[in-house]
Amino acid sequence: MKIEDIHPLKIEIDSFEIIQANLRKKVKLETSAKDQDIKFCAGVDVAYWEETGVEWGVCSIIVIDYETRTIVEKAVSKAEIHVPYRPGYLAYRELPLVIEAAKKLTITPDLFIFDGNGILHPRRMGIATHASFFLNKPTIGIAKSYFKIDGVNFKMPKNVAGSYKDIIVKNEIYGRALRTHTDVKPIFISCGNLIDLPMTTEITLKLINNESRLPIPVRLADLETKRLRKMFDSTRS
DNA sequence: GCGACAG
DNA sequence: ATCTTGTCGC
Repeated sequence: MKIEDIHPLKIEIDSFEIIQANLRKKVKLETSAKDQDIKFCAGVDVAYWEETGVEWGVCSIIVIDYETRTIVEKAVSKAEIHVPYRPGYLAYRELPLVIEAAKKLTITPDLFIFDGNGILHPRRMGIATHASFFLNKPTIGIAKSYFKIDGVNFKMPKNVAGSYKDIIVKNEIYGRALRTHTDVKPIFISCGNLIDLPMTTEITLKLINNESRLPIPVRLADLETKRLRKMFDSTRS
């Protein structure tokens, strides 16, 4: 699939929903990526700002060595944003920017971790899940706040690093409220695609350091994206 | 009209 | 997401 087929500027929102409904059938979580298969792991994030009435967005992808946790590559994309944010349609807004940055990578990551949900989503098609069909790689979704689905609320995990509570929708585990540090609010993890929930949980926890509740690649992408915004936004002090 | 609302 | 100061704590 090509980004041209889904670019928000070229399709309508209902076409987007149809595309997602078709992609959803192809999601594979059983044939999961394994920990030992991962050499390079990428974190993805997007930041926004406004300049003379125009909204801009910058996406950064940070690739690290899974074992040594050192940065091996960075990629960036920047563009005017004309699609408004709508809960449940984040991919419609930021996927084009993500794909553009991903195309610039010379290293092929074995896993992409997103700032946003995977199948923990009303249509089981959060940005991490949707993105995997362009990246053709396993993806994980990490949300900093809970996106409520079908009236299902999450339960607080015990206040111990590593503890979690499953988020169950229609008899299926969609994701987990995961505590990555004691005394720190949980994050909300879910499978994107091509990976199962136990491995998603294991990898997420393995990529946590004491600087953030978010896994290292996502944290680094978040820092980079804000640094770039400061650099590009001429109206910023 | 009111509430909900990933980023 | 972004707008924003100080402040409490390790």
